[in-house]
Amino acid sequence: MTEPNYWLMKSEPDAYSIDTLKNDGVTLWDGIRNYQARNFMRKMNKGDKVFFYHSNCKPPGIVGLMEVIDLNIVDPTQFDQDSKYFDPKSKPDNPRWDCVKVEYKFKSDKILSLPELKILFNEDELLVVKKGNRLSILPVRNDTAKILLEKI
DNA sequence: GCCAACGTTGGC
DNA sequence: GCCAACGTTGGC
Repeated sequence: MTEPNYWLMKSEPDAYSIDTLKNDGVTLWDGIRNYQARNFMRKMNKGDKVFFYHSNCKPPGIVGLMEVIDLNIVDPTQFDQDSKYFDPKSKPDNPRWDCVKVEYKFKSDKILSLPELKILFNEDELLVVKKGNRLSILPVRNDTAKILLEKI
């Protein structure tokens, strides 16, 4: 039995919130249009745990946990002309974007806000507290994750 | 709403 | 391959 890896994925609650995921149970994490973020998804394994982070809201912070249950899924929105994530440069025989499927685990009783995260961790311990970091998918160090799991 | 910090695009 | 211009993210 191998240890899971830990990640953090951001979503604006107006676009897709922890409550929406709680209701859906399972969702495709599609619409990722950044190569670094995509490459992190490609490193994921089934069973990995993902901290759900609400961004661009008051306050931003970690609001719950999910689990990776499926890998390497072609992102359907890249071929959907009506989607805001439509990518005319991506061809069906060579898709540019893929995604993972995640499952709802739990919602935190209260948000672990960015100001609190900045008190608990420095930017080496938790990348999301780094100023100017805009990546929507980030790895989380194992030792950091263990502490986080006790706090959410 | 402002703006710093990035990532991407495209001319050269 | 450089880099200016532009677009986006996201905290504040």
